[in-house]
Amino acid sequence: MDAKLDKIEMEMGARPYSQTLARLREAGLRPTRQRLALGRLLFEGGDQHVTAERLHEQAQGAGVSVSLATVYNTLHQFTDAKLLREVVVDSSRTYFDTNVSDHHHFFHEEEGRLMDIDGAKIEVSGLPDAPAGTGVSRVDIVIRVRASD
Amino acid sequence: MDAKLDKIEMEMGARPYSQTLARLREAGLRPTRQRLALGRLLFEGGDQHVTAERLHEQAQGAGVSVSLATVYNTLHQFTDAKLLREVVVDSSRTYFDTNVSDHHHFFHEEEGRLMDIDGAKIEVSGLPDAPAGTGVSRVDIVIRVRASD
DNA sequence: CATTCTCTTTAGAATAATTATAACCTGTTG
DNA sequence: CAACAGGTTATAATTATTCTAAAGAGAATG
Repeated sequence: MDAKLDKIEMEMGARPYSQTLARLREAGLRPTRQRLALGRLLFEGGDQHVTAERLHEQAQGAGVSVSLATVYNTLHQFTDAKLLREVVVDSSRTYFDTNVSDHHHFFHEEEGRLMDIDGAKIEVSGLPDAPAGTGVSRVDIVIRVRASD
Repeated sequence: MDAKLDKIEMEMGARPYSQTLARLREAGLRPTRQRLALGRLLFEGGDQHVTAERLHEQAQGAGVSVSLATVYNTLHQFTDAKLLREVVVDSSRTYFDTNVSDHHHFFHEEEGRLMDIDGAKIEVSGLPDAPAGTGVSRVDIVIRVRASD
């Protein structure tokens, strides 16, 4: 039974419990109940894009009681630790992306949904140098789409 | 004296009063005192990136009394009329860009400052097609920079 | 011009997302 | 297992933005 679950987890791209624990340790974050619970929701369900509100609901739904303040704290701590990446596409909410590898996004403006675009496939040429005294911290490409029917 | 002022305006890339009026008419917006005042601040000072708060201050500074609500209303109306473009780079404020031609941005994360990058110089290859049922409304490239010293 | 009608502006209330505060809990370490 | 540093929480506070209802001002008409 356990082997079967593991297999399903593998296929889903999920990682076993211990992985979330290890991630926290590596980041120097104490593995508290709520960080473990949120980490599991975030990292063991494949790549996803969440808002604080949504993650909070997910946690409640999973029977884990975490305050919204803690969800915000945790999302920021995870972001600082490079376990998450903040995506800015909408000025009214903040999205956090569990995919921290080099990639870009489609953003469905009407539904507020994000989709990843593999960064390796994209090539940008003609970019000017960063202004004097500054260095590039990141290049974000957002392709905004809307229903065409 | 007037000729001299006109010359200075030309050199600054500014447009004479009548142009702002014409823009409003074209957009089907009544040329009210506050729309004209805001339009002049926006369109007669060369390309710029403003927040509602900042434009409001500029107006006050110029001796024009406009409520903040009107600044927001006007910025959105101008955006709908394609006289402005909304730039999403910071999840805490909204920037409006008076440059509505094809271009991208440098964003100084620490200072919250935007700089234009001519769109003609940039070439992006390898972009996948928009998801089924959707069409691309815009491609935004934001190069985030920070002090490197 | 006076009238009227519709669109605008405005002050202030309301909302929504996020952050700060201060008291209370809980891992961890000795 | 005692004690402390760090974490969590409810709640208040903040900030940017939008809404509301009432008062004001362009535009068209007689």
